[in-house]
Formats: sequence, C-alpha cells, structure tokens
Amino acid sequence: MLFMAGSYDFASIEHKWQSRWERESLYRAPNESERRKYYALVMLPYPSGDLHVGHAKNYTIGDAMARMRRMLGYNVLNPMGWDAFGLPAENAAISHDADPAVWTTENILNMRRQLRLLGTSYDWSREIATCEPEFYRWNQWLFLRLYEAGLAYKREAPVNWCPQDQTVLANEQVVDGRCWRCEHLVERRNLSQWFLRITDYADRLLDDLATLTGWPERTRVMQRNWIGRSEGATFAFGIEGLDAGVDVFTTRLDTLFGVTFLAIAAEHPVVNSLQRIVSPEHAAQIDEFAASLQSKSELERTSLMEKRGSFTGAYAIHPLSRERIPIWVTSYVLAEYGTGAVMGVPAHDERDFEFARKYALPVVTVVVPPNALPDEMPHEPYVEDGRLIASEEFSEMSSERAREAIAARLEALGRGKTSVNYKLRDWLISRQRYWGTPIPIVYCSGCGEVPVPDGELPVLLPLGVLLRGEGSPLAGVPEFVETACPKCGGPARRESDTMDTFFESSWYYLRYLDPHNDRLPWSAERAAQWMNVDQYIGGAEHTVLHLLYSRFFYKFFHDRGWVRGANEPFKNLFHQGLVLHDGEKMSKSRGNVVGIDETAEKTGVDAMRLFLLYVTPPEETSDWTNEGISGRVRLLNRIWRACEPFFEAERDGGARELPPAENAADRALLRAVHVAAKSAIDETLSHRFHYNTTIAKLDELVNLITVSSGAGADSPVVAYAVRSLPILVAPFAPHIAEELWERFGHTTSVHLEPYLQPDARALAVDEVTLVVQVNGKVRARLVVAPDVGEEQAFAFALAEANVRGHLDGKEVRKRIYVPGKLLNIVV
RNA sequence: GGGGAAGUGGCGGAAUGGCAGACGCAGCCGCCUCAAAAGCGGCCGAGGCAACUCAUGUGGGUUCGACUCCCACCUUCCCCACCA
Repeated sequence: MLFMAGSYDFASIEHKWQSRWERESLYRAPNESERRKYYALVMLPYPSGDLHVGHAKNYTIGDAMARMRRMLGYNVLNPMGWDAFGLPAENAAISHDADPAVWTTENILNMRRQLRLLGTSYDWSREIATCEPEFYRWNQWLFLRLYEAGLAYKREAPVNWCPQDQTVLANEQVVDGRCWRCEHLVERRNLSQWFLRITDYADRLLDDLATLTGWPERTRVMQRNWIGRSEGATFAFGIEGLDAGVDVFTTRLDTLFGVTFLAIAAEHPVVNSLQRIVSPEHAAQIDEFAASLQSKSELERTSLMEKRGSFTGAYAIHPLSRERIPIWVTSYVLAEYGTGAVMGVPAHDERDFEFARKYALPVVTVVVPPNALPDEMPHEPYVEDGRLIASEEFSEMSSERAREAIAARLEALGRGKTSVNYKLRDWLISRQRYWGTPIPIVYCSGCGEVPVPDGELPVLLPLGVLLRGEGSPLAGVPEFVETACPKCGGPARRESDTMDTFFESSWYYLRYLDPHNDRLPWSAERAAQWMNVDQYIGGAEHTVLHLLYSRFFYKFFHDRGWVRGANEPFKNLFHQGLVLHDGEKMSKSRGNVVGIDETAEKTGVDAMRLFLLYVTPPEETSDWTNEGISGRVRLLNRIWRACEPFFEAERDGGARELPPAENAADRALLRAVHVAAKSAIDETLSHRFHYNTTIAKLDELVNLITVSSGAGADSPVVAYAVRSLPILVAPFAPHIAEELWERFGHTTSVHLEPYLQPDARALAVDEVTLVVQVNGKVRARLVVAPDVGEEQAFAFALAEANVRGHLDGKEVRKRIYVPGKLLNIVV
C-alpha cells in the first residue's frame, strides 16, 4: 500500500476498527432501553454476488442517518438481511451448473464481508436470510393465515409463457413482449394459479396514502394511479334470444344514449352462450377471431396491434331506449378489467371512435360543449363533459347531473347501480420455479385442497434438484410431490408451485424484531416495542409493488392484532438516486463497474462514504469520478494533519466546554464548529439527509482550522475545534473519527458519544452585512450590529454616497426593513 | 395519450421570498523544491478602463424585492399506458 507524506494510513485504520466494532458488538440494539427507539431500515439486498459503489450509496445514506440518530440519543435498530430466494440463483444453476443454495450462500458470505467493509453499523445478531427454513417456514405460516381468512385462493388465470424455454415468466422478465433470455415472443396461457386478495384492501390502501406524509409525493401518486380507483356505474344489457345479460362498467353514464355497439373481450364467458344462438357462420367467425388472439400477450393485444373485432351476429337491448345494439368481440377490451365488456360510444370515446370508423359503425353525438350547437359529422370524439342532447328526458342536463339521474333511473328499473372499479388486480403469487418458498397446500383425491397443518411446517424445499430451465422443477421430484393427505392419510400430491419472492419481502422487517422466535414469526410485544419503521430507505424501482404489498400485509397483520398502532409499516420513506460512472450506467459489459474492494484499497471507504454523500443531494443521480473522490481524500488528510499536533497532548477533560473567544478569528472558528453540527442535526431531523451541505460546512471548518493553525496547540479555541472533529465526522467517516478519538486519549468509542449540540452563543454573530437597496437594486453593503434598528440603519444608508446618488433628492415613498438583513428604499 | 420530477458558471452543486454561484472538481498564477509530487496561498459567470450593466431554460404575471410563488411554452429524465 503506498501512501504519500502528509496522508494517513486509511487501510490499516479501517481494518482495525471494523474488526474491533465486530468483536465488541458495538451496534447491537437492545430490546429494552431507557432511550427512545428508532427503527432505521434499508431495503434488504438480493445476494447477487458483488457490491459496487452504486450499492454503497444506499447503505451509506442509511448508515450515516442511523449513526446520527444513535449519537442523538436514540436506541437505534439498524438491521440487515438477505432477500435470498429468486431467479438469478436458479439461472446460475441452469447456465453454470451451480447449486442455487451454494451459489446463494457464497454470495451472502461475500456481500456480508463487503457490507462490513463499508463501515456500516448493522446489528448482525438479527441477520436473516429468506431462503433458510427458519425464515420461510413463517412465509408458509402467514400464507396459511391468509388462506384461512379467505385472502389466498386458487383460480385459472392467463400468464406469460415462453414457448421456446417452455416455462412461465414473471412480468418483469417480459421485455417489450419478449422473453428476456431467448427473445422469443411471449404467449398467454391459462394456468391454475394462487392469488392473494389484495383488492379487498384497495380502498384502505388508497385512503391511507393520505396519512403517509413522510413519503415522497410522487410515490404516493404512483400508488394512487396503480390502485386506479374510478367511480361510475355497472349496468346490464339484455341479449336478444337469451335469458342472460352482459354487465358493463362505465364512468360516462351520461353518454348512454350514444351507444352504437357493445364491445366484449374474446374470453368473456357470455361468448359461449352467444355462439349457441347465432348462425353457424357467425359462430365460426367468433372462433377464428378468438383463436387469432389466444396466444397473444397483453402487450401485443394492446400497444402493438390495431384494434380488431368481429361481429357476433347477436344483439343486445339498450337498457333505457330498448334499441337493438350489435355485439362485437374485440381485441381492445380487457377481460381482466371491469366486467370485460364495454358500451361502445364512438362519439365520446377515442378508442370506440377508432373502432367504429374501422368497421363503419354509426357515431351518435349525445353530449355537446355547453354553449355549442351539435356538429352534424364529428371528425373526432368529444370526450369532455358538456350538455346532453338526443337523450330522451335527460336532454339539456349537464353531464354531471345526467350521470346521477341516469344511474337513479337504472337503479329504479333494477338494471344497474353506481359502482367503483380498480385497476389493481389480485396479486398472483404462484411461480413455477424452484428457488422459492413451497406453497403449503396438498391435493387429495378425496378431501380436495388441504392446507398443511402448522405442526408440519416447514414444508422443506428439497435440495439438489436437477434444473433444466423447463417446466415446473418441483413437479418433477416424486419424493417432494408424493405425500399423505393431512386429513385422511390417503395418498396426495403437494402443490409444486413456489411463492413470489415479494411475499417474504412484504413482512421481513418484522422478523428482525424477533429473529430467533420459533413459535411465531414475531411476537406482538416486540412489534409494539419497535414498529413502525421510522425511516425506510431504498430504490425508487420498488415504489409500487414492494411498498404496496407491504402495506397490504401490514394492514392484514393489524386486523389480526399482531401489530398495533398505526396500520402503515413505514412512517418515512426515502428513495436514493443512482450512481453513474463518468456519465454512464455501471455495467459489466461496459467494464466501468467501480467495486467496493478496489475502492477500499485505493482511497479507503471513509473517502468513498464522504464522496457519495457529498457529490449530490442523496435523492439525485450522482456521477462517480476519480477526480471527485480525490477531493474527499484531501479533506480526510487535512483533518488528519490538523489533529496530529494534538495526539501527544494529555487528555483534556474540558475540551468540550465552549472556550471564550479572544477575537474575530476565534469567533468565526467556534461558529464554524457549531454551524457544521447544526447542519448535521437539521438534515437528520428533517429527514432530508442533504449531508452534502453538512460536509461542505466541514470543509469550511477545516479551511478555518488550517488558516488558524499558526495559532498553534496553545490556542484553546483551535484545540476545541480540532477536538470536535472526530465527533462531527463520526457519522460520515466513522473509521478516521474513531482513530482520532483514540489518539486524543479516549478509551471508549466515539460512536457511543452524544453528538455536538449547537450552542446559541457560538452560533451568534456580532455583526452582519446589511444590504441596502434602492428600488430593489443593491446599492450598498453595511457592516452593522445584528440588532440595529430601522431608523439607525436608514441613517447609515444615507451616509453612503452611492445610496445618496441613487436617491438624488427624490421623494422616499416606502421603506422595507428586514432586521439584520436588508433595507430597501423605494423612491 | 396520462401522470410525476427537474432545468443555476467548464462540471457536481449552494441559496425555498431578501447579497445568486457556498463547498468541491477541473483550470490558471504564485510560494515551497535541484526538480516533481504532496502541501500552502491567490484567481476563477459574461461585458466594461470604470462607476456600473447583464445573468438561474423561454415568455408573461404577483411583489418594494423572484432561482424561489402563479400562468403558458420549450427541453430532459422517470413511471404508467386501449383501465372503459
């Protein structure tokens, strides 16, 4: 290791303290404490192999924040674990013949070492890995509780299927409608799948967003849009020649008299009934049309394809006018949203208009702009609200009134009522994959679907399974699948699907509270002690799914009484920005990945931590540059050199008392110390974490100390400032802080010290620069006492030649005085 | 198509109604040195000899005063997207 004269030996210092912190379990969080609790949580990582400085940003922000809270007197819980189930392990098995369990364990070992190398302050006694039976047995336990509550159920559903790889794909693995591995077009297949009934919680998930004032606004908006509540009405069209009707959902009931066709999804259940009443030619056309769509993914059916349809030959009856309405099967109506059927109103809907034009269906205008006459031949749909025409007795009503009046009429006739629809769909948790939690269900020919009793948990995932990347791996393991029915003891088959890994990440934060409990996933007592999470930090890519699923689970737990207090898990939420390298995304293929190990070796992790916190506000995208980090290396070396003269001095017990200032330089130095401390505390308590400004204040402080160093070790003010440095930098550069603290003669850790409390006497200024403006333009700057009065300030201002020149004998119309800051004279 | 965020020197950024550009990077000059590195000191938005003027994406507005608030537009990034 080479290091220059005037620089310090970061490598041995960082290694020394990391070992000692671990040996002394310095960051263990006791369950019982006099101190107020603070639950600091960073999203648990997937053990993908290696950390780079981009990952480090996330952990550094969380760690600096947790260290600040600890030094501010809180009992901080700062845990870490591994989101250890998932596809990359399985893919590694398929491509390099590696056992997923071994691959995962090796990665965890390496990444745990790297997280320690970052100087993080986690309580490792609470570590969890979701792939261990001690953890996933509680996944199964929670699944069974959801099952008992009717919130877990099985039904047939369309999924993404890659015909090349012969396997189901997760939504995230479908890129632009193609398989991420072989780029084959993905098809839709109907398979029997497990779902969680998150839609039961849609209203609460939506309404409680209002209570999440500590979340970024954009995250709340995205969740609101994802839930996608829309208010409207559901009503029935009768069908000529059938007893059954077709339900339709609409938000635009005011356009009901503009209906010229009924559009239904090809998968709609009524299609079978229609085929029985229409001519053989029409029935064949419907079959042909449905077949042409069947294998297409939703993406193809939506974005890529032009709207298509086929007339069924059947007619519906308009619920009010009783007119005959042709029924079409179409490509653009989604079976999974609303009722799978839509009233076609081409005059007032873009999609219906496009469809009607293609198939020459009539366009009937029933809403016009408030003060306009109707267009006889519209060239584009009018989609705004307006005034009704040609709508029987509802004509001349406003859209808003008409919606209410028509809904009331439909309800009176028993043909419909107001209703609410959500975009949110039930959460599909089945995966035809190996490396996940087995779903604890058994199928018995006699008893049917039987839940595995709690006493038989965990249902262990068999190890050493041959993985070929085709089909459902567990289905091919007889020792796993073949079992006895828990009810009747007869032969039965286990469910071979595993759970979506979002299942475990929806509740893992509760397991940290009670990681060794073997009777329950966590105890209500521990939850009461620690929940809710005070600050959650993680990537914005989890804005919708992970956070929504976690909120859903937590509300379920709350309903059960397993957690109390607020029914939201995460009080404050923060999304960190990405890290680029020289303006480009880090990736192995570009060869521009900056690793943790190389950085620790080259510059030390204290410098890395400072750089990541300093280069941008934490929520912004930052750019890693070698020049940038050298600036932070310089700062650390300057801190070291400022402290060196004090290493041999005897321990000064009074060093933390504010010394008296002899002169302006002393006052400036004391002020710089306390301004830095105030900044660190403000950024923490505000949950803003703009430590870039705090570190800039540390730069200013070190600049002042360097200038003052001529005053030497015998100046009590310089001594005070220097001795404050380890405390001030401890949350950001924890190793150098600890080393300096020790060299100053302390025998306990700096990280157990209280943070420096800003002192009003040190922060006070004895003179300020008062800006004098004439008509809003700066004309003079006066150095005055901070408490100077308006009259006196005005008198001072008039003494300035430049001010007098601009007043030039004109009449003073108005004066604005901001004490200690500004005087504006308006003439 | 819908929604969200953001536009400030060569670069990252600071300032959230009151001195625009803190702090750092890069650059330039000097000191130290036989020399270099490191370190230390200084300069560093544009124009002007200067007093000054101009300048925070563009155009309006509110205000004594706007990077900051309001309206419109332009650009960039992100998310969702035939959601009836």
